[in-house]
Amino acid sequence: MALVDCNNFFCSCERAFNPALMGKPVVVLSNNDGCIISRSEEAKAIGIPMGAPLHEQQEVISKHGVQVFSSNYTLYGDMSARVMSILREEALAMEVYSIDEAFLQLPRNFSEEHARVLRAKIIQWTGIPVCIGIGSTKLLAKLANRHAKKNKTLTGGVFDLANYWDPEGIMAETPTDGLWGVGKNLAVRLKGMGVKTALEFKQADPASIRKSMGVIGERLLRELNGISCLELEEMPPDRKGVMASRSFGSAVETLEELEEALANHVARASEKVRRFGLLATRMEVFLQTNRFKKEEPQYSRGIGITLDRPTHASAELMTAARALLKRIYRPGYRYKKTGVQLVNLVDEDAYQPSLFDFDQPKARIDVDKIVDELNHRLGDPKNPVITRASQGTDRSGRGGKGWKMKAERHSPHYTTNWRELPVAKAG
DNA sequence: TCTGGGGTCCTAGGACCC
DNA sequence: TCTGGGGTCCTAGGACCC
Repeated sequence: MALVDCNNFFCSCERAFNPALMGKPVVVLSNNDGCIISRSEEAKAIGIPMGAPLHEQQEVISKHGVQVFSSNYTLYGDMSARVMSILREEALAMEVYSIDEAFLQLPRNFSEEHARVLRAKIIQWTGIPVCIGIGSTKLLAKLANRHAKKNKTLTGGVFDLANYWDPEGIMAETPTDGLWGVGKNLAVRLKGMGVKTALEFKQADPASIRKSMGVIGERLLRELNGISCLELEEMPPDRKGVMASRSFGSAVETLEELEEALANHVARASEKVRRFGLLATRMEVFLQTNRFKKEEPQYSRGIGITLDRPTHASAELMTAARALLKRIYRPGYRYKKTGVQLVNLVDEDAYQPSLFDFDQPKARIDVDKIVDELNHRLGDPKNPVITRASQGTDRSGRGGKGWKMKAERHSPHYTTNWRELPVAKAG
């Protein structure tokens, strides 16, 4: 198994089309040109961190003459396709894992030398440098890739962990959060068990890993020991959901402005759903104020409905979205972001309207009103503690008797279940 | 003044059914 | 104080990934 990963992909794409950028520090920005999401080696070397807000780096950028680009996903998608088609020729099977990564099932006789030839071919044909890691499982291939990248001058961007004399030496140098699937939180949990490196993880007791990290932990443990638990997915499964959202350049306050933005998002999301040949059965709409401005009143709400019938028609979805937005919109806030999610997607061809699929108005309690009232009772209505509420129902259509409310995570009122609220009984 | 936008999987618990 | 046993469906939340 090999993991092939493009280096600094977005920056490399920009360079492939503008060789004058070679050797210069380059960064590519997120949507809205807010954050730095790709950095060339030169940009990393002068200390620009991943994900940094652009405005924090302005000084370094002008001082070093860093070349700054807005992202161009059409270009990146096109370059990605070129790289993938070269890889596909080498592999027995392949999983395109992301825009800049693929897992390859390799022929038995595929050696590190073959990998070097492949790497050179990709650079020559596309201008994109890649790293290749080889290992007996996906996790080990990822680990090999990490080593290849971290020691690029030594490895030349290619590393075969499966035929390396001291794989455990590599693991001993790798902190747990350097492993694919172990993030900050799991690393802390592992550290609590005295596990700090990949090697210690590999040798840990499966039962205690299972207990503290669930099946995810156990799978990682096995993969680390060369037992394959993560399948190669050649055919990407159908999409589970589609989201479209954007931050506003500067905050907006009126319902009209939010509606306009939302119309855009609904159009994009439904277009995506149509392209996949799917239908949405549920829609969720959310809005947020600027979470970075601690001094401003904060408000964040989300709301969803199960649609009357599965659809991907933007007009229909827009009507529903507008109604949802009205229910969560409160005047007097400076909104920074809104978005829509189409979820519980079903296959267009497989969908048959059911006999029971008729309009059946359900009695609905006005949860929104209650939320507002509660926020009022809980103190400062300018900073509501309850941000989301949903009424429980079941498939019999009778409707549930309770609902769940969500409060701001850091609020002292935070809880996920407010069954005992007297208002719930009042209905 | 400026702080991204997508996704996935797993688990827990509510609310109902027989 | 005790309070069945087996399900399903749905949502929220946590954790991860690029």
